[in-house]
Amino acid sequence: MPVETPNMDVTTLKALAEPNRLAIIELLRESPLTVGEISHQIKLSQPHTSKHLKVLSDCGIVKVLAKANRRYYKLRPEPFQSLESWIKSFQGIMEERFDNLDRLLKELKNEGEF
Amino acid sequence: MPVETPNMDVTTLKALAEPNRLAIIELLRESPLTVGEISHQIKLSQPHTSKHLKVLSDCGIVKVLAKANRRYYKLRPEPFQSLESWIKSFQGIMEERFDNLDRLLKELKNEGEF
DNA sequence: ACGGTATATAACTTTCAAGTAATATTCGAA
DNA sequence: TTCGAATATTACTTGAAAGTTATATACCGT
Repeated sequence: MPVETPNMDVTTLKALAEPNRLAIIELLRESPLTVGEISHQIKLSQPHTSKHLKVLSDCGIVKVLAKANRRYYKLRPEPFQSLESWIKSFQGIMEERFDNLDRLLKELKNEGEF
Repeated sequence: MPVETPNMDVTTLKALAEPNRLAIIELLRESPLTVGEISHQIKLSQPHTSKHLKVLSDCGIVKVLAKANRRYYKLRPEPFQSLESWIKSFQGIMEERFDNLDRLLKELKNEGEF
């Protein structure tokens, strides 16, 4: 059977690929925070912050805990884990590829010279 | 001194966060390929393919090798490595955070009940 | 019940990247 | 030295996500 390669979810990558959201994620490393706290720290309007949090929430990067009229956002490990296993699936391949490229270049060189 | 946390390059994430480019990367796992081969396999126009390859090239995800009028594109390990070390920097934090959240919830509960 | 606070949502504008079409460049071969 | 193939680049159109403003909802304390 063919080797399983984890296929990475583009939605997760899209969510990560935005400076403000990345900043939010870095903030949430420390501890769960409310929208107001996040909004204040990264100097974004409250609606804007909520919008980014929704993107992060929709793809499972964060989860929310309601307490009174506050919402605590915290990181969820799952997306990070799948990203890690995807990235890891490239280990070993690069080096092998280097050999292959080496071979390829030699082939091409011969092709050119004979 | 404060603990060093690798700060992830948004440009790299942006480059990864697009389905066609992700497909190109998956293709290049196997071996270096020319623009024509890539273009054919993922059914994209040649200019479109070149454009995506430029994005990947600009952020160092691929490198190009010219041979005659062909360009061989291959993956470069560096961006994958830095992505991996960024992702790894989240390991251990999640679990600790869970404890913290647990504490936080208890605090909040007490706050509410007393 | 009322007022203030925290957050979400909807409607809108703006910005930027994806996608397309046409043209330029470079190379090998006849 | 011309021709076709491979690729890059430029100019353009389009669509989606970022950012903004205004409003709605829910909760607590009084």
